[in-house]
Amino acid sequence: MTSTSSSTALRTHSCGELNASHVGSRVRLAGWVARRREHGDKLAFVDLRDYSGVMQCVIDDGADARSEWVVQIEGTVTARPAGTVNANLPTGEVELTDCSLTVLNAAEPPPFPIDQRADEVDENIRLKYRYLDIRRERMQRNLRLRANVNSAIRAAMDEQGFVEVETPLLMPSTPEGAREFLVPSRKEPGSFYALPQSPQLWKQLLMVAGLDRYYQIARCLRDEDLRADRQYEFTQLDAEMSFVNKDDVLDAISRAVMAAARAATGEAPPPIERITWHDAMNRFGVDKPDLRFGMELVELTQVFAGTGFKAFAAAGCIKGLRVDAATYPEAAAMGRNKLDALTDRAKQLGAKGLVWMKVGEAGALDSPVAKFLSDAEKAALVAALGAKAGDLLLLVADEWTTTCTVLGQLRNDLARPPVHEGPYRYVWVVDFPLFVGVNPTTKKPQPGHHPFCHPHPDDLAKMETDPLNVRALAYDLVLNGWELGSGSIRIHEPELQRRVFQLLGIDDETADRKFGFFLQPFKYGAPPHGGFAFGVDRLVAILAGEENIREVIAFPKTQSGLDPMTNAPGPVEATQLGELGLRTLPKPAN
RNA sequence: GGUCCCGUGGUGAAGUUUGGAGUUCACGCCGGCCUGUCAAGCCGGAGGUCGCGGGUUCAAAUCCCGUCGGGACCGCCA
Repeated sequence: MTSTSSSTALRTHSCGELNASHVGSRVRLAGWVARRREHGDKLAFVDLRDYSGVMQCVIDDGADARSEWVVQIEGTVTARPAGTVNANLPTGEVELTDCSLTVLNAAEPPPFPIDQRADEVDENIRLKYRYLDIRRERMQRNLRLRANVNSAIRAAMDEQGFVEVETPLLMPSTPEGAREFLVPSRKEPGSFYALPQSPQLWKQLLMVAGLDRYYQIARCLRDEDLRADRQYEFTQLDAEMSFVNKDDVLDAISRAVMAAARAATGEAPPPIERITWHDAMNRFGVDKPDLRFGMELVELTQVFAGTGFKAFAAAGCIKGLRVDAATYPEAAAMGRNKLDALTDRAKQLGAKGLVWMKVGEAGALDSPVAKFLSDAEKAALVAALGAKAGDLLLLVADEWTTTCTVLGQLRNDLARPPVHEGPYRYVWVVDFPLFVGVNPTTKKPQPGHHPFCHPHPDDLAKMETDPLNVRALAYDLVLNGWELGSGSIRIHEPELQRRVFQLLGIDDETADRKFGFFLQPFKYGAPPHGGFAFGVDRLVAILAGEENIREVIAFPKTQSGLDPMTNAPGPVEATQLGELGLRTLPKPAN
């Protein structure tokens, strides 16, 4: 018998590696019975499946081996008789003949078919029997793709001189930002560790420590509500570099992303383009624009300057979308019910309302508000949007942020293609604002990213006078409308850090209490540094063509944070609680 | 905390709008037949607390209320 890298004590080959070049070889395979086709006592076909694929075995003596039984089959690789080649199977030119079959383990029938049909099975059942779900080709492909991406990322980071460092999972609670998972201390009852939302603090300390370049494929934990692109636990490529500017960081991370993309798809994407945050908001209405399709927001404020229509006259910013009838016939032809639903959606997103107009022949506009607009306004509107007969126009009038975000969301709702369609459009969104909005209670500006982001050097002068228009040296990486990750150049000067804290309303004493262990080291010579982190789950999901990250995570939680397989979370023994100095409260009555 | 959709033999669906016997289809399962199939084919069979609880009704998978579970989204995710 020949042997290969997949050979073990129980097999000489994997199922999927056999082809015409092996004809004549005596081989031994081990795997699961994917399917059995019986033709009487003297002939049966058993499709044997392992991680690598499926091999048809011809059984002459009617051995009993049913679905998902674990068996070992020894046989001779034989070219299939003329007319019986299966072109749909990579191994379809050959089959195993003169077989002897050994049952290694019988099995109960699986609750769902271990093939493509399980894509239709309720996800809860797939998760309850995840070990069976992962036997399927789709999950095998996704998990292996993920492993390849991880390994390409490691290689790219290693090559650039980044040092992989593991940072603690048990750390002090830092109540800013995402809600944390807490871990009670046994030795200090009443005290708690927190699990890291990200290794942010540790990696900056590693820069102070002179490590120069750090990375980690790190698990992060956030106790926030789950979504298609969010799990309690997720994985980031986390990196930090010393003595760098923004371009150094973007370049280093780009190399890792390119390497990951190449590992997944076989080809490197073109250089990642850049857009400023302000342009992204203006043109696409989101800070994570999907560049795979057009339908950009059109500025209309000037068109309605001095209008008699009250809803428009009072607004600081008016923008519109043109739903092109040729490209999106269904959306453009929307009926009254759907337009009402769209208006509700706009209101849910924060708009006061949504103005829709249907374009008729010769620029005629059919709309509940048409009677409030002058002919000149209508003509200017049609011209600005380039509207043609059959198009649907959607207008929002509000302050700038609301106008942009509402239309941006509607643009996505109406026209965004499925994640697996079209090209990969990576984009760096740069020049994020340092502060976003004002805390309603403290009246102080709120950090857009985190309070350690370096302000843009050109905007330092207006930090106190015009804080909301100060840019940060902060940037996001976006792929096909998904935020993959973000980063920034950090503040390394204690004086500037104090200035930012003051703007946020954090005095020296509070800063010391909350971030002391983090700020103290910066007094001992912190190098200029910056870094980045991007979500591996999201990147792999998109590269795998999956709409949600659960499909690229071996054992994910449901939207309510449960694991249908292990039934976690669950109650614990009273003695365990006692050791930790904990007592549970009764559930609130309804 | 909120909005919307879903829950029917092991699996997927139809039935719910307009209440009338657990009815139907496909896959799977069990048995039989079958020597070239490949999601094999043919014949037969078994398998159900219609998520759960309450209400309305002579009668509820179907209508009403509540609840649990799943999904998408808003809030949240510095």
